[in-house]
Amino acid sequence: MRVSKQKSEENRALLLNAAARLFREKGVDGVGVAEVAKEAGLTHGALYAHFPSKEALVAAAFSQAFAGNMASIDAWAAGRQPTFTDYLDALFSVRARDRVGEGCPMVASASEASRHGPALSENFAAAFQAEIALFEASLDPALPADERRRVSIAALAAQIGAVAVARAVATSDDALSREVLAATRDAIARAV
Amino acid sequence: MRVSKQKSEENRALLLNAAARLFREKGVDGVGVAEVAKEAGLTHGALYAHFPSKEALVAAAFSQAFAGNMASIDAWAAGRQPTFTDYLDALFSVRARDRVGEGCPMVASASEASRHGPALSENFAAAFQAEIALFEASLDPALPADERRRVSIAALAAQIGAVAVARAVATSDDALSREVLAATRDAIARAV
DNA sequence: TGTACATCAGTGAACGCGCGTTCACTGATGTAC
DNA sequence: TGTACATCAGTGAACGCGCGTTCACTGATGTAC
Repeated sequence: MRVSKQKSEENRALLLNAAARLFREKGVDGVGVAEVAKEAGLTHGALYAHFPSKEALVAAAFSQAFAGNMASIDAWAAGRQPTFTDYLDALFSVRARDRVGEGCPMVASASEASRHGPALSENFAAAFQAEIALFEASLDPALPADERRRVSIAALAAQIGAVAVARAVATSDDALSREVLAATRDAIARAV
Repeated sequence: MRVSKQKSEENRALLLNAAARLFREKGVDGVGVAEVAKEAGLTHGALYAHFPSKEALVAAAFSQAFAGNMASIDAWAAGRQPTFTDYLDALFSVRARDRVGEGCPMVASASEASRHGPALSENFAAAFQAEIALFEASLDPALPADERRRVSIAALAAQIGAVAVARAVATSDDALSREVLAATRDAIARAV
């Protein structure tokens, strides 16, 4: 039956949140639309009142996850300007590795972006640029702008790789997993 | 009908090659066992004479891809000891980015390793350690061993991230894609 | 070396299942009078 | 403000399809005599 406009928008948000979490945890191909709808407390049919296809849901879910990620970085900074080292501490932490469903959506989507439609690829590129800009602002303004950009790009790309590898080996070799996070963080810190 | 022992082993190799290529191109969940078998010129039933399950095929295919990768690095080195810079040139190249089906299996499997059984995770960890050892040998022996190890780990983790990101944005922003490869390579080179 | 037969890699139909998507229907919401 | 009615978010059955896996069967291979 029909629901109020407000309730409908709440349901849309529930669908996006469920999708964003499940896609990060199990991968896009590892989750069906029915599972997403069920997680949101709806049936799969309702999902198609909000999104024309699974591909559209994927793009919207990651788009929201990217925005949510930026917002949570803002909240974490709490008004102060974080230093580049602050960012490195957060990015290469065991906590970042273990928060799969709620963690950095760029790590989860990097390998999916080339496989699930142009919208996702474009959203990913835009989110990458936005996060780069954040890091640039945390670097010494005395540094040349193009060097700040290069370091920022390297930090984010390296983090995406380090967290992916740390997750890959976490179950079979936890010591190596932590070593990967620490060593990569170290190398980036030295490159500034 | 029955085939000769030799032909059977050839078929097994065809299955592994097809699987290794397709899993890299489309992801493990993006390829069915029937597609792998067809690519190898067999039917899906034959696959189960060689592997007890898709999960076992995945583990075996990546295991072979890891070994093949080490062998092709050996061939590329051609007897000489490559410098660390040689490795960086190869790892962060546009060619490495674009060779998806035949390229570095670690990039392709990093995000899959935590999702497709313990065997794959263990194979990944072992292959990671083996490639690290290769890089360590290319670094100045005057450096402390633990520092050579840290730099090697960072280089491989950063490469996995940079190539994944470069692939993700390649279709929507080729300039950014190349910038990611170059900037990350640069940062690692400076960290030595 | 020749013959009889057991082995088993490969075939292809079939299994139950979950996928993404569609659609007739429901009934509360929102609107027009 | 009260009533009649159009709208449309959500339901749940159904669609065709491909998934991973099983299995009775085939017939060339490899072996025992």
